[in-house]
Amino acid sequence: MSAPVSDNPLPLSQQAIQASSTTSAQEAANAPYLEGLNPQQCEAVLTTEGPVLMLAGAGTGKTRALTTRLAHILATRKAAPWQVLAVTFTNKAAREMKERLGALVGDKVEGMRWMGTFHSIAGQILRRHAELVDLKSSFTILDADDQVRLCKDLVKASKLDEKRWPGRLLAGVIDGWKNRGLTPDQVPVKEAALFAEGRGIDFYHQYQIRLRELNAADFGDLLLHNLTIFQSHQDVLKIYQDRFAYMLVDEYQDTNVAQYLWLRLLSASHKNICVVGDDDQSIYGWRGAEVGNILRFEQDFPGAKIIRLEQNYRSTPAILGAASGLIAANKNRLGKTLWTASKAEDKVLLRHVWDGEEEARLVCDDIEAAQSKGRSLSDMAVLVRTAAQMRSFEDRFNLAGIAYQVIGGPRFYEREETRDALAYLRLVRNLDDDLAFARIVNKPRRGVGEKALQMMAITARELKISLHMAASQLLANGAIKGKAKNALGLFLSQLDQWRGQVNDLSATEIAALVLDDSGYTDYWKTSKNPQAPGKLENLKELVQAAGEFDSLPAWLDHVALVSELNENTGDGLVSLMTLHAAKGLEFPFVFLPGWEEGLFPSQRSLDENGLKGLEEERRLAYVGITRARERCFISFASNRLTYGRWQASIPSCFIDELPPEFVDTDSGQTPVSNGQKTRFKSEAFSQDDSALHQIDGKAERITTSAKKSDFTVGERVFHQKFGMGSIQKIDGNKLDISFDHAGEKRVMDNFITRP
DNA sequence: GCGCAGCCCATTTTT
DNA sequence: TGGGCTGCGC
Repeated sequence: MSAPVSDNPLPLSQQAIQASSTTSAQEAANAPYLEGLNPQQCEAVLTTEGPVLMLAGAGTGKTRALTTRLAHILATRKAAPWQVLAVTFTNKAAREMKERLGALVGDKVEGMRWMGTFHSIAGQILRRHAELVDLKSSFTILDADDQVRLCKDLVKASKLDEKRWPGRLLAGVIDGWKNRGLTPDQVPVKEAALFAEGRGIDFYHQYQIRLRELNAADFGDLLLHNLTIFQSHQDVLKIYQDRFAYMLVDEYQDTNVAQYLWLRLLSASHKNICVVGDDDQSIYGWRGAEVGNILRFEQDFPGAKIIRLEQNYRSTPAILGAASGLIAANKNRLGKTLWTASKAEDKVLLRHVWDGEEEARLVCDDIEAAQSKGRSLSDMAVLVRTAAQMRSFEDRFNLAGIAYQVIGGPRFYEREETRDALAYLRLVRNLDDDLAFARIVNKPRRGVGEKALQMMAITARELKISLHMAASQLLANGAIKGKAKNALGLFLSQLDQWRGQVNDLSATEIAALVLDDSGYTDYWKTSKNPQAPGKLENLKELVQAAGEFDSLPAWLDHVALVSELNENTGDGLVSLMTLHAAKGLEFPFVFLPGWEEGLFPSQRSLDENGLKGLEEERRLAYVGITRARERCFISFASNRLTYGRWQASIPSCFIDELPPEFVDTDSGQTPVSNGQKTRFKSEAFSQDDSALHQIDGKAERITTSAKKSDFTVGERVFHQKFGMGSIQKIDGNKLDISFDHAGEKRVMDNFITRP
């Protein structure tokens, strides 16, 4: 792997403009918005006609190219703002695009009706044609939590074993099918038979029936119903095909099959679709994202032009070199060569530590050292593979008095109190929202328990009416008695009362009124839960947030598709987050702990997805390294506490893949190799290894970069954490030891001593 | 209907 | 190791 760093001669941007096939290139050539763009970015802006794949490596000025492209389309009047479709995955990305485009084109950005997330745009389209899939346009959007509840109910109703088929699992299965664009009739029969005691398709059917009864759609449905409508109503499809003269898709490597089909249908008429992405940063395969979409773009969209953005404006040569060397080990990629004009000389620092505690301590030392040189804490981030790794860092930060923030984590709109409050308001808007009704009818406790609710559910199902209506009937005919009767009666009349005021009050006023009147606020005020004060605070924030919307329905619609209230990322704080949460961010100093086999790459990923899983983990590592601007610190520990148990660990295979010329090790040694292939479950590695050992006779399989250990098989040795044991096998500098009390472990030889 | 003890399990989480 | 869920006893 040669260094991806070069002194590219910079061709004049004029060259790119001439190369561009656009007719208006001439007039645009002097456009002020093109100033400062590199030739490839210019090309990406000016190549407006036909399918374009903008392969934008990390830190190559993608957003700039993409917003300028939109500005160019508007400025040259190729299309009106409402004829341009611009899709992103996150609200944050949509917001950013809107802001930056606004800076270029001013008020015109307000006319960009079709700029937003896949889900919000598909949701808007679905509201207009809801009746074509038997929904009312007022349908509610269910989130992940609602889906699971619904599945749980269905599991019970279908008399399935709840242990064997947890609602969460089946909800995930259905989600997966929807991600692949499959309606119940389209799911492969054999595949579906693997679930719900062979009744997978039936279960999916039932689930969809329930959604229709509730007049609801889940996230997956927003896209899937669009597909159904487009495929069976050519006239409707044509409206949108004609409208979207230009299409722009961000983070294309993260699209799933449903989104891909949706884009294909919509772009079929004008064919001016520009997708932007980086196959090397596809890290959401487990959520249905298909790297294949971006890899196949040229075949899928004939005549497609590929434009590579390869000049990196973010990182140092060593950071880019390390990342490029690592990702080169992936087979399935389009390939690109990042380069930078930076001359910085610091290398990536690789550190071998004893355990997670030492790792956290050393990271803190580095942070403090940087701080004392005048760096802000907000210049630094610790990126971990799993949330469980955060604890040791939080402990250490607290001990050292380092201010930090955890990015990601439980989202505002997914919190219990938020969801309860929203359930009240959903019910006020729509009495037939059964999920909302069931959620809060007894919260706070009113004495309407399981039994009463069950009675309502049975009645509702028999008469095909909503829970709310069933409740009034059961009250009227005296089936519900005593305490439950009074409580339920009061609750229903309160609901009527609130509904009467909806039109006279603002969303904020309604929210405050409902939460106070219902006793929900008091419920938390009197709660002994230590988190209660925080929850009350959140409720306040929620009520305030409603103030930005004209009406209750407008607010609820917004909330359904947004997970964050507002990101209040603090200044002067170290950021701690998962690698997934770090995508799209950058920091001068990045710490990447826990590079150990099993942890990163995650064993589970390997077991479940084999080579594909390994490649996705590698992309995750690539994302991690490329977040760094100046310094990147990678570390691995010999021992890690997992599930309350000490585990010996060996360095991640990714460490071997870092080109040595870009890496410094703290000990000044060549990075140690794990000396063997990453283990897949199917390879039954332990048996394999011992067989090999016996055939070899000598247990000294020497690996390329590891020095030979000077221990011998059978020798009695001591390990600080596991105690005494005897060496079973030697593999480079890794020893398989049978400990007297801790069982078989594989450990690094430098942590082993002779007794 | 409520609270608690024991049990099971354990990645990543844009909408 | 510890959080979330279930089943049991009051």
